[in-house]
Amino acid sequence: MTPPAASGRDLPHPVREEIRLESVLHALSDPMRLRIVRELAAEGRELSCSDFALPVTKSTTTHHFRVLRESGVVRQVYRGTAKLNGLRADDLDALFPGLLDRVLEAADRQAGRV
Amino acid sequence: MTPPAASGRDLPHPVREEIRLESVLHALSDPMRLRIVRELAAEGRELSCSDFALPVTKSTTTHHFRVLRESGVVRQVYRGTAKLNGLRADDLDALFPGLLDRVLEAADRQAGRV
DNA sequence: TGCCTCGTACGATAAACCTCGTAGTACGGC
DNA sequence: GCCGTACTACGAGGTTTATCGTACGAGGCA
Repeated sequence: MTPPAASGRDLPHPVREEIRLESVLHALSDPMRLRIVRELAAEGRELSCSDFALPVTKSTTTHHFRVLRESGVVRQVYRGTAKLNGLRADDLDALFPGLLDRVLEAADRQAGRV
Repeated sequence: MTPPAASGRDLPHPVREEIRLESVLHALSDPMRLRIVRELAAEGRELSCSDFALPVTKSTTTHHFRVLRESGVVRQVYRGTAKLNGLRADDLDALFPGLLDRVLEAADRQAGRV
């Protein structure tokens, strides 16, 4: 297992049991972060931070990714100079079945409603 | 319809179409407010603010109910000296099907996991 | 009328949050 | 070794937030 060690430093992630519902909801309650999560879910694969064309600076982007990581919504792994972000859909679904899907579905609906 | 006019002043509520997913998630991301919503859902009926034994002062309680009302999560109606709070489960379910239920279920699970 | 209860309004405080800019580190390629 | 790319760290500014305390208004009841 453990592919090619992903090269380099590790980032602190909460383990599955440490993920708190309140933190997840808070992480998803910011428009920028919800957008990130939606894109991640739509793409269905890991994306690097720079794949997102967000209307904020890089520092702010870093901040949002950190919130998402610390709340347990995404997993971040260094891969050379890039940092790949993946949705922790498996962990979230194990803890809170169906929650993520409903949020994504709700976001889609709302986006369509505008 | 409109029972006995509920006596007195009205409070500003967002209409169904104005309810924003981000606001709802934000409202639910506070432990005190999530607790209120869970109690409301468990009880299945309208409750007055004083029915909740929250570990905060009355002013703070008022504040949290206001956030819940302005985000569209609860509906508040005056009834004499009391103010009844009801979950807007119908509106939320119409906008974001299944979302509220999953959040409540997730909260139950998490409470049980502790 | 007067009082009690329920809830609001307002002000204050301390913490958290979103945003930015600048400076810095890690990695890969020339 | 040197440079560019990708991201981080730190600090700052301005807004929002959660909390409190005190003072006030509205409604029921004696």
